[in-house]
Formats: sequence, structure tokens, C-alpha cells
Amino acid sequence: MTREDLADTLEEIALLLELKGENPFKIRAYRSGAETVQQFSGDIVALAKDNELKGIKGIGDALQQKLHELASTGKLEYHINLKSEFPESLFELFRIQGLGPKKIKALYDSLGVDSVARLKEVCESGAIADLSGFGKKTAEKILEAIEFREQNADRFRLGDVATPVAEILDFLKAHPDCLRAEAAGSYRRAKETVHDVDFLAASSNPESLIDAFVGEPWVSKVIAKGATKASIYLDNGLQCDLRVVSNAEYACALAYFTGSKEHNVAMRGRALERGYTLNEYRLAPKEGSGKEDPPVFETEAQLYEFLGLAFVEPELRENTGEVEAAESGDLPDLITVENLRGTFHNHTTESDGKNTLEEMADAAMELGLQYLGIADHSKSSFQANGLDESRLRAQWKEIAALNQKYAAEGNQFRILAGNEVDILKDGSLDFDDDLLGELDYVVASVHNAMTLSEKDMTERIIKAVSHPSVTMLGHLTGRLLLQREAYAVNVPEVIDACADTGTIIELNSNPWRLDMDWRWWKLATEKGVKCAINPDAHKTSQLEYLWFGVRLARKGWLTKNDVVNTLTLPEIEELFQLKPIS
DNA sequence: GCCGTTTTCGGCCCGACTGTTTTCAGTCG
Repeated sequence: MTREDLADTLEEIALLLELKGENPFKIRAYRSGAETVQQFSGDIVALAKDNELKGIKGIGDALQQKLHELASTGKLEYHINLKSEFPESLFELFRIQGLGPKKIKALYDSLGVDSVARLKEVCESGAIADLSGFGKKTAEKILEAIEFREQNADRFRLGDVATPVAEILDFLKAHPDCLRAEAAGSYRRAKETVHDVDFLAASSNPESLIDAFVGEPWVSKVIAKGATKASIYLDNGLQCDLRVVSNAEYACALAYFTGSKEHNVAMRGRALERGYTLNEYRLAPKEGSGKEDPPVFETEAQLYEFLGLAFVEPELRENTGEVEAAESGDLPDLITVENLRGTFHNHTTESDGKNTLEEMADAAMELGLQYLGIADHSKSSFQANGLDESRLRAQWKEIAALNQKYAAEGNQFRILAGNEVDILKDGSLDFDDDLLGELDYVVASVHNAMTLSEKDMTERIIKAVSHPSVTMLGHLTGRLLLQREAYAVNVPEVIDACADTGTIIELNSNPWRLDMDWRWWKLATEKGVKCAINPDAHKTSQLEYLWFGVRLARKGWLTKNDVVNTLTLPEIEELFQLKPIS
């Protein structure tokens, strides 16, 4: 029984109570209980087991008892009984955008809809229109949402796979028969979502490594297993392939399995021009070319060099000009995590964050950052407990006090007083000009009215970035990867506007967003637009989303000079025209 | 179901949007 098991059970109870139409506040109590369990600093499982949960805010008598039962016996009677009232497959309906508990219950009660397949049937047959509250448009939207899910059903966000990939890689590398190993494929290229993960290992005893790989506890199913290759599913449905080659083949195999397919085609073409064929194992003389065998390549870099190219970083291998740049010596010197000095878009408990201002600042210092920008929500984001003018001013005082404390301690660290200001439907901002002018900087973001036409949305955002107080534009398209499409907006026009007004564009590094998309950064930098890599952290641990941001920034060809949070604190103070803390 | 206290029960986060209605329920953020 882990912390996650406890939290998941409470979360599932909340869902079941919703289906039953229970008191919404009771439901919320279970939700916040789940959240509390997740966040609690300490061994919550042990405390639950010993029935020592008394006094934890958000866990009252009822939840204490339930958590105790769950932690000590591994199951919860109340939960089991609730579950027995609905079929398991009903839960997948919650993943369909536009369907909530009420609609799902109505569909289940009157049409017996208990699965996505059945839902599709009643939408297509028109049977759904007989239900009160359901019409033609609803059926269309549901079908669209089902299609979206089907198209993305077997994909995973980079953030969802990073941890299991690291674990598997550690396991492989630690195995005595493993000489070296890497996660290749789209994961290595930092695609924002992946279908599967391709592991590559070098070994002189492949079967031993394969056996170990498929025998680990995180394997939920072995799909295929041979002498040099195996495919498995993890518990979360992620497919992982392991390919084992000899150490001599490793460099060519790593290049091959990293892809992309298009990059590989370009590389093979280049090899052919020089009289060689390139495959997943080796570079070899083309028949009749009269060429000698090339040397064994120890590394990918040696392969690239042999073909007259500078080493191409994996993130760039999409055949979007990187081969040409590698030939002419024009590859960008990509940004690295070590280049980062601070970040700008983060939340605290004052709006919808889970950690206090001071906790967030401590965590940022722990990461070695020189500044942490706080951009809590503005007042229109009610759902996120957005700050009004007076609460914002109160937060400034708190920030100033902490900054004074750091200065007194001789600590070269500063909290920046910003705000994530809502871009209202008409493109105006959520605070008046005077207040905006007093902020250290402003992140402007769209959080509502996302169904405007492309023209209206583009105008709305351009109006916002044209405001003199707007420093940067938050999550440009509002997309939630594998969950919600971007809203309609003309990105090149927004980029032009940002170039004209000197507005920075955010690379929101939350793995659900990764927005602005990496495909637009080349255009943006050509126009002179700067990037801010922002974790949009809602708790201390999410500051590490910066890691994903850097990977996607690299994928967008960004260098240290393109990214403002590589600037030192004095440079940022100058850029934002702030007085240094004395 | 939790919290706070006014020690016994009332208040708990709210507005926009959509599609269905014909005045509002459900979903989302």
C-alpha cells in the first residue's frame, strides 16, 4: 500500500459519489483528502496504519478511519461496496471531453451506456437524442471527442514516461552483461508525446540481458521475446522495446533507432553519395564502389564525422534542416539545463498552488536558481482563487520582506513580483494599467472563452501582447496534450506581434502543455522573439518541469542567447528595470 | 465530509460557455 494507492482510492470514491449524485461538498472532501495524502510531508502510510492521522488538516474522523482501514488491511469496505454499484468500464467515459458525472449517469441509467464502444453506438444511431438534455450537437461533440481519444489512445506524454524510462535505463546500465545503454527513439528526440520507448543496449551476452529485462516486476505483459529483442508493456500500458546489439554495432544502431525516419533517410542518402550503405548495424561499402571498410564507430559523433557532418543532437533529428546545418557548421549551440538562472511563471498557495511563497523560493534556491518569478492568477480566474488588487499588494509586501531577509543573509536570490494576468475575452487585461505598471513583470494568458474564431482569438492575443506592461505571453495555444486541442489562433501573426512589441513568448514546460510548440521557435527566433522557459509550477516539485522545457527548447533549436532565463539576476533586473535589493 | 467555533450546525469557489432549453443544467477551468 503506497501513498498513491491511498490517494487513488479516495479519488475514486469521489468519482463514484459524483455518479451517485451525492452532496458536492462531501465529494470535495474526498478530493481534498486525496490531495492532502499526496502532499503530506511525512510517512502518511505508516501514520494511517498506526491510526495516527489526527490533526492533519483536511482529514477528519471519517477519512481517518477509512485511511486506517485501507492502510492496515489493504482494502476498504466502503469503497468496495460503492464500486459494486457500477461497472468498471464506466470509468473510461470520464475521459471523454464534455461528459461529466451527470451525463454519464443519465446515459447509463436510461440507455445502458457503460463503455466508450456503447457510447459511440448510441451517438451514431441517434438514440442519444431521446434523452433530455442531449441533442444533435452533443452527439457530434461526443463523437469528435471519442475520435480524438482513439487517435491518441496509445500515446503518452513525455512527462508520463520520463520516470519509468529513467528506472529501466538505470536497471539496464547496472546489469553486469550491459556495456552501455540508452533510450532511443522519439523519447531521445524529445517529442512531446511518444507511442513507445525504444531501449538500446550493447552486450556480448544479449540473451541474459533480454531475460533480465522481461523478468522485472514492472513488466505487466511480455509481447514478444527473442534472442536480441523483446517487447513488453508496463503497468500503465506503455510499450517498451529492448534491442541488444554488439558493442561494435552500438553507435550505428543508436543512430538508427533514434531516428527520425526522415533524418535516417537523409543520412542513408548521404552515405550512398559517398559510396556506402548505412543500416541499423553498420556503415558498409556499397557493392561495386571499390571503397574500403570504414573503421568501427565507437560513437555516433564518429559516424557523423565520417559522413562529413558535425554531431547532430538527438532533439534536432527531424530532417528540418539539421543535416544541411551540420554540413555547413551552422548547427546551434543548444541551451542546457545548466544555463538556467531563474524562471518566471510559478504559483503559490495564494492562488491555486500547493506550496507557500517561502517554500517555493526555498525549492528554487535548492535547484541553484538566482531568481524565482511568482505569477499567481489574477482575479478573473475565480476557479484558481485568483488574486484581486488588495491581495496582490499584500503579496508584494510578503515578497519584499523575504527579499530583504535574503539580502540581509547575503543570499544572492530574489523573488520577482509578477502576475499571470488573464487576457479577457476582448483582449483587455484583468488589472488596470497603474497596477500592471507596478508589477516587476506580467505574464498574460488566456484561460477562458477558448472557442473564439481564429480571427477573434488572434486579435485578442495581439491586443494583449501590445499592452506596454505585458512582459511575456503565457501558454500561447492553451493545448493540453492528448487531452484538449489548441484553440484556434494564428501563431505566425502572434509571433510577428511579439516581435514588434518586444514581448517574450513562454515555453510552458508543464508536460501537459509544452506550449508554444517546438515547431514554431525557429520562426520566432528568426524574428528576434525571446523565449522564457517556465515550469508553471503549482508545487515545489514541479519546478523540475524546467527539465522538460529545456528539452523542448533544444528541439526548437534554441540557444542560451534565445532564452531570457539564462540571464543572471542583475541582467534580469536591468531587463525588467528593477531596482536591486539593497 | 471537513472546519470552526458562535460547542451544534451552517458554510463550503464562482463565472463563462454550451447546448439545450424557453429559463437552466452540466461541464470546465
